Amino acid sequence: MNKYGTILIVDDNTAILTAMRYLLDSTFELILTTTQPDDILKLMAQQPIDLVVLDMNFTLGVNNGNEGLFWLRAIRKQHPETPVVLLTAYADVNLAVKGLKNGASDFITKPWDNDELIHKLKDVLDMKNEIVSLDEMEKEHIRRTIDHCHGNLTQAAELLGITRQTLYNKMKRL
Amino acid sequence: MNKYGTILIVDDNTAILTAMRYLLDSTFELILTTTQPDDILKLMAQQPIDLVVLDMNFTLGVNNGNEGLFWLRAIRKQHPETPVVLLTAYADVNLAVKGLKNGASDFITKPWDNDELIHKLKDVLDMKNEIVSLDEMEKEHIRRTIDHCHGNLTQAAELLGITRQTLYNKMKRL
DNA sequence: GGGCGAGTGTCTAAAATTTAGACGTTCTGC
DNA sequence: GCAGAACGTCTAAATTTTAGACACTCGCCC
Repeated sequence: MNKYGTILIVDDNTAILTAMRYLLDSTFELILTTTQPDDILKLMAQQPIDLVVLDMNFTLGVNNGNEGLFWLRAIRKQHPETPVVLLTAYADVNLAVKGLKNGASDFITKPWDNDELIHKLKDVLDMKNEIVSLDEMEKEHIRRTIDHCHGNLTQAAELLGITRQTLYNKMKRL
Repeated sequence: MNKYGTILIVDDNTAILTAMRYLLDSTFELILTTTQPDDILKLMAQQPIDLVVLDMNFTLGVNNGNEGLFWLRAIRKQHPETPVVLLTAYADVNLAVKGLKNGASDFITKPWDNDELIHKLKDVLDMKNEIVSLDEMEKEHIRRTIDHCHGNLTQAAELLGITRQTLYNKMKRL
């Protein structure tokens, strides 16, 4: 099978890394692991990485997930298209919400269910392939904007940065 | 102040509704509440609603949040632009993730912190007002697509549904 | 009721963009 | 080292966008 490209797993616990490596061996072409979050950007610069699995807590005794969030943001800043799945031992809803709002693709809690983990990772990578045409994107954005302006086309056109006539045009076409 | 429009709060516990009403009185122009999720779409059809706060569990003893997810999807199907904030007593990360993936704007756990609750609701509504110009949206989508195609402009142009020359044009301009 | 500002729908002519197609060059995988 | 793919550039025709103008309809306030 080996169809899911390269995955990078970041966790300060080497036992976790080993377990992940064993579990995902048959699903990914190449598995990279590191205990050092500082390595992430370096590794990503060296080769294309399709998916990052990132632990949320690195500093022993500090478990608010801030360090994970920090690295999440760093990854997304450099590679906005690379999906990041967060991993944490602590079932903290607020942290999960923060993570997803910062662009994480999914959230997995330790201990994980093997099948569910693989399923989630596959889902994330399958999802990534949805690129829509510029027209569709435009149509959707226009619909949203008009809705936002409660149907006021003049205002919508201004927000969109186009003339009212152009908005009429596009509405007729799309 | 009263600048944050109409809010609809849905929870089967009337004590919660009363507390919310009291808490949010000075923040919203109009506060609607109901214990019946069936009423949601009816109320939303009758008047414009700017924000929905939705409890996740209605059937006593069933706490997997499925009912909340069901109504969340129903709301978003009819009113994709209306933000929905989920409310739950159970700090369930998986449920939060599911909720946010189904389009919820945020997630609040009971018992809540009053200031944090108001802050989150305001954030959600402030967020909604960010409409970007068509050009910016286009630029962003083009950047994403090119990234997705690993820099292959021919493929990116095809995915975007425009000619390669047009893509060059747009890249030069944006 | 009259005035008024805002939004609508429509039009024109000029300016700008997009298109299909072609061309030679460069990159890349095998 | 070759073939196919991608690149960068060009043209001329088709289409779209623009600014500006016009008459019309609302809702609102005096």
